[in-house]
Amino acid sequence: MTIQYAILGLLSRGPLSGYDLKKLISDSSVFYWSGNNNQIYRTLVQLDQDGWVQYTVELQASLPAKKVYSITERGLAELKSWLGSSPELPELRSDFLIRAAWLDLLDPTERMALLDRYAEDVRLQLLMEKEKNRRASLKVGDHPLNARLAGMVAENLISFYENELAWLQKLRAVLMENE
Amino acid sequence: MTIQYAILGLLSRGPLSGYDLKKLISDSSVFYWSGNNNQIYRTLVQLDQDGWVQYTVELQASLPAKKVYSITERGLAELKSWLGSSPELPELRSDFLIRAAWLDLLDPTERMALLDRYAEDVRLQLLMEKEKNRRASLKVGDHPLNARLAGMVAENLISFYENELAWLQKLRAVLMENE
DNA sequence: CCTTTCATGTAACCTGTTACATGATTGG
DNA sequence: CCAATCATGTAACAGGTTACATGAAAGG
Repeated sequence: MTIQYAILGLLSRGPLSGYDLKKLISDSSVFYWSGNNNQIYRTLVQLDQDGWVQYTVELQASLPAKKVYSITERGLAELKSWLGSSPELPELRSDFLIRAAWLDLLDPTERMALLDRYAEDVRLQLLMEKEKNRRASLKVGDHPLNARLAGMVAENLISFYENELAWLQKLRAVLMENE
Repeated sequence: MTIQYAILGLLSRGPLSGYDLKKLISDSSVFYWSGNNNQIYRTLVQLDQDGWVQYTVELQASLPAKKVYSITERGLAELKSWLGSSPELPELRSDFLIRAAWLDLLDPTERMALLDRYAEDVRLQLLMEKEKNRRASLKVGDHPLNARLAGMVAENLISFYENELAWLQKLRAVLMENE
């Protein structure tokens, strides 16, 4: 997976500036990149060279000029062809899971404290995802397929964190037995 | 999270060679790195310089000599101190989730085929994780905390894939409504 | 007054990947 | 005979991160 297709996807919904893309990517957990300038502006230059996007410069009074990018027909074709290709398996990068394997090295109070701190962070993240989803779903009145899909994407993340919390409950039980 | 602590953790269970570490890391889904030589051998050199590990060279008849690394007291202290520090939130890198957002661009049969192909891959991965876990749990007779923790780590991965499959069922239903 | 928002871009760096290099032994 | 296992290591590159640079306007 490369960030190019994420950008093409976002542009398939409508024209956006690099600045807009940066915000969308860094605010979303689905687009797992940091959303840093370097990567986004460089990718846009590259996409433009490939003929997958084009841009117009919009001059604004008192605000800096912006480049508004839109997807080209070739870009849309490329996006669709990528969509149809084989998806990779999801990758889980869990710092806590690696720690969990050596938790027996800590004393009982310390490891329980660690678990609680982590569970709290996950709970908070879950709340944030739910809130983001609530706000986003308010915007759409009727529910065309793409809005329902956006909802399903959010639901995936939400269930991911809920699943993690359920697992933490089990882990807690295991640790309690060994206190 | 850096690979150093994963290596320290593995060495905390007993001495291992770079080759052993490479295999353990590439075979496990928890250690999400590729387990390539470059990273592992370099990290070991660095850990040795830091005084967190030490090694002895074991000469073998007809097989190449190997460096057997073990964790030092300072290394163990470092590992424990890392364990006690704040864990990062888990990071989910889902290629399919990004595709899912633009699935309305494909025609109904194509998007259903994509979903099925992906679901099949996830199902297979789930089976592999279960099998790995079954084999690993056979090895241990009694169940000290570290074995139970290893079981819980495996369970986390398994529930992750099961959760994904459940979500795919829901997505399937949504797509059926729009066929 | 200081921070945030808008808006673009570059330099330096770090991490991690693939591929290359060597070479004997064992198993199908 | 070919592939895999054992065992170490390096070179080249791709991908992604942090931090720097500029500069006006609006808001607390």
